[in-house]
Amino acid sequence: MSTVKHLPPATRDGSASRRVAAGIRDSIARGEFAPGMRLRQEEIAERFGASRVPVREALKELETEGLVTLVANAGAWVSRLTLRECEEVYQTRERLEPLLLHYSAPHLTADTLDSMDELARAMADTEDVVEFLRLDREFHMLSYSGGETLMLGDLVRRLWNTTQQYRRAYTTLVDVHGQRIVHDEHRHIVATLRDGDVEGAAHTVEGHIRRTRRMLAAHPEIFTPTG
Amino acid sequence: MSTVKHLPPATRDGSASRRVAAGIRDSIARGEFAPGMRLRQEEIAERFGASRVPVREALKELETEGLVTLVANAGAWVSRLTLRECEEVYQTRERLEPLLLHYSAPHLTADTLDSMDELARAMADTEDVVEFLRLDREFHMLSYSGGETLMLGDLVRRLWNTTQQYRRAYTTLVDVHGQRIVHDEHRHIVATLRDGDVEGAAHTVEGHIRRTRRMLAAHPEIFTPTG
DNA sequence: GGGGCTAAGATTGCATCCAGTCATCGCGAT
DNA sequence: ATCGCGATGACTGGATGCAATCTTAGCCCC
Repeated sequence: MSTVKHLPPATRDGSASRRVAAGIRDSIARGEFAPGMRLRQEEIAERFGASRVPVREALKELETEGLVTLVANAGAWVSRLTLRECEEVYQTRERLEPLLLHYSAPHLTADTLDSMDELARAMADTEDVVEFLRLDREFHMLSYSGGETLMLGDLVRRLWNTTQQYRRAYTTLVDVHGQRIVHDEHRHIVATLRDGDVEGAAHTVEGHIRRTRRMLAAHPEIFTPTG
Repeated sequence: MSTVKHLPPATRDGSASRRVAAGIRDSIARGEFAPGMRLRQEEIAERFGASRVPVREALKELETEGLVTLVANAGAWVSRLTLRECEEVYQTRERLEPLLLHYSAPHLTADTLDSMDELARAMADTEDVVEFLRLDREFHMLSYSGGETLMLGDLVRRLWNTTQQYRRAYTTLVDVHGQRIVHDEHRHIVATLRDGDVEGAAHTVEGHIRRTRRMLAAHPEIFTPTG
């Protein structure tokens, strides 16, 4: 086959594997790769202009992250979560994100807090679901950006990743309006952080996540295989 | 080269990669592969009777777990933790293990609780550090064995893995005696679980981990590169 | 008509091989 | 003598090829 693949002469950044992993991660987050969808190595390889070896390494990485389910000699599938499993992830977040905030908060600058305010405002204005989710994620990640942690930051990011698809399904379902309480909570988080009340902010974050978990649980139809 | 490598005719169990990962994990846990030690792909490959490809997949997996640090085009090293980073892991455990216990406790049988009691007693009797650590781990893992979780169980196991080496260094240092409080706490955990007081047991576990974290912090010399 | 078996095709898993990158050592210049 | 620089060697990252396995489609039998 004419796999010309005129790669920039020798782009050996030594990270085709990382690039593929990031690409798959992104495709799953955007819903392009839906839960339960089978991932064939050759397809992925072609899509990202690589051979199957780095693809396999990427899949291994994503499996450990929980995004992909691997079965020996059979193949890889995008992980599908039950409602119960999704609640487990949210409960885990309820415990970890307040802790992460404790690491981060002391190092947040006034500028960062301003940016968070701006994101909160932009969220209230947007009508687009995808944009809403993007801003929401950026808001929270920004609040954690001060913490230089070994694994806690990555861990929380992974938990967000595994549930991203269901968050989108939910948000699409309930519409971005009637989410006034989300904006209030976001503003409250920024306010308490400005006051230096880390404990209060952490408490609000915990409640924020718990409330979202309960909202999700009220819509179990999101988790029934679309068939 | 005479790489005869007379493998059992055709052992395609489809899991050389898993076997290698498990092997490395174990070698690190046993201290055979010490923190900071470089891991050369070819050596590992030969050691486990495989080629470099499954070794690379295994290393990727272990990197995601936090046990190994990979640098592009350079190599792999056994991850080394600072005291601060080790405390982060312990703080994470303080938040997650009580939650995991909530998942597990309702499904623990009387037999399992008896086994835990037995393990606690055996710990009090042993003089051997390695045996002490093995029993301790088994005690706690048994207490979590009732929970059928998606990721929480694996997560906790990984956190134990990344700190195993430092736990051993500490235990070797302070000796297994004078650990009376550990045994008391273990017995208290089993007792509260028998009473069906999950919240109480979870609280004790949290305190148990926090106390251990503080004990570790009192011995920063464990974390100075042995040189 | 439905369930189980069989054979061909598709797909994964691994070993070998090659290209690119990094580290180390020796040499020459200042 | 020390520092900078270039070459050699070792190692990693990636591509291709082959054997083993799984999936699937078709057929037979019930």
